[in-house]
Amino acid sequence: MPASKMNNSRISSADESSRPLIEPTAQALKSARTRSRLIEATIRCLVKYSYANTTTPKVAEEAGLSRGAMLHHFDNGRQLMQATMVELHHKRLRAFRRAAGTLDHDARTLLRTYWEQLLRSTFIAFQELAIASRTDKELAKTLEPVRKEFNERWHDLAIELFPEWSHDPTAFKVALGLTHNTLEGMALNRLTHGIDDETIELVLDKLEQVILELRPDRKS
Amino acid sequence: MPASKMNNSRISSADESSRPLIEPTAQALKSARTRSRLIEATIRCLVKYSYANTTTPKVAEEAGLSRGAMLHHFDNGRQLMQATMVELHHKRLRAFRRAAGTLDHDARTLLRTYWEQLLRSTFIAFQELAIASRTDKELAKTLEPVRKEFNERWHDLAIELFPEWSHDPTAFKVALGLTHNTLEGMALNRLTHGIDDETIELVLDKLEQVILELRPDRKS
DNA sequence: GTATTTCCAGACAGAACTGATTGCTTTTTT
DNA sequence: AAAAAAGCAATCAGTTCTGTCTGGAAATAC
Repeated sequence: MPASKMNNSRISSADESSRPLIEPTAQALKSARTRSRLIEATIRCLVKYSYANTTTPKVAEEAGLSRGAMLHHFDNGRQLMQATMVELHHKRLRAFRRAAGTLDHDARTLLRTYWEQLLRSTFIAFQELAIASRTDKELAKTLEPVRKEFNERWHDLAIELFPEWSHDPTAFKVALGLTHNTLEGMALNRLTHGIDDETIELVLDKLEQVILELRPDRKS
Repeated sequence: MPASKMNNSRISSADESSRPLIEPTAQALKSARTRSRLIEATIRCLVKYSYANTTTPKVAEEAGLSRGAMLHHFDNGRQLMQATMVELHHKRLRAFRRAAGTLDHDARTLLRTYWEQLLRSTFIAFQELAIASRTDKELAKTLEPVRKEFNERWHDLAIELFPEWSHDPTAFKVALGLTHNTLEGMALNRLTHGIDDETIELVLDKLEQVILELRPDRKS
């Protein structure tokens, strides 16, 4: 009888009621490592083959593991996709926080920083899953809280870097919405050759200018 | 020996070398009608099931036809998808032209008009195919000229409606790029609940304002 | 009017993916 | 050290897709 596969790695589980927390078993480590290998392989497959053509045999091969091992850690393909979505979310948050630490409180660099994130394969894989979520209810259930947390973290960080925005919540919402949607739209169109590099630069420059003009301290 | 399936409906073929052009045979009409039914069914399937879950049996069932009929008109599933992409392109162009005819030369209405197009299922289906084109070379080969023509038509119509833009090609490029990418990004994020209606309205308003400020006649 | 072509349906074989089951090896428990 | 559990591989059966092939009805050509 296998244990619950939703979270069988004790190393990161915080809900062990009958035991003390510290128990980094050797096997739990191995398990976590294998899970990670599978998730990373899934991400690579999403980028290489797209969501439509990512199958369990391909993921297993990409991970250098058997399909049996995969089904041991994830009850089915969908659970693997859901775990991958959560991992991609954390990747995006980590990259964002890391990059934000080096920012010099400049709106220009924040915008460019996010743009560079959107060029990475993490965004491609995430987007594949987001698109799939439109018609996959289970995936959508995983995406919803993830998307919520991402927006909240973004909001918090932006306010932290530029406290003056808190004086004008509406302008802030506009700036955030404009930034997110324009950059993500460009990133997606770029993937299917729907936009050229020159236009991208022009739009980025104009967008920076618009955001700067929206800042409350320039109005007062 | 079946005839060429790429274009077996003589009704719209212009390359009949051995015969006069006018030959709307009864059977050619029927054939064109069936092709259209299959393509329309494909579009509905793309919206309902996504590209990943759209299969030839589902399309045939949606069209109320047998799979045999489908394979008679399209050699394989990919050809059906390519034909569907072209049809979606024409749908978008038609809707655009139709809406443009009722415009009163106002940038605001042009922007809102395009936004309303992006809420339709035509855009959803087109986007599913565009995303799939990232990893499907054959689909990408079909998408490329389609995308090119769409952008050209957009460009031409916008210049026709607002000739003053032709004085400043760079500003025009910025306005077009900003509009396209922001609206399409919002439309996509909306499909996965990544943006709320209030934010959409705010961004649309701001975008209008930015576009208006970019107009050359305001600068002189 | 007969022959040929076209439209369409149904049956067919092959391939691929899915989750389940079995069994072996290694680790952990007691 | 024995027992239990976990990690992993390989095979299995079942489903579903894919494209092909055959045949019949309707239309067109001769």
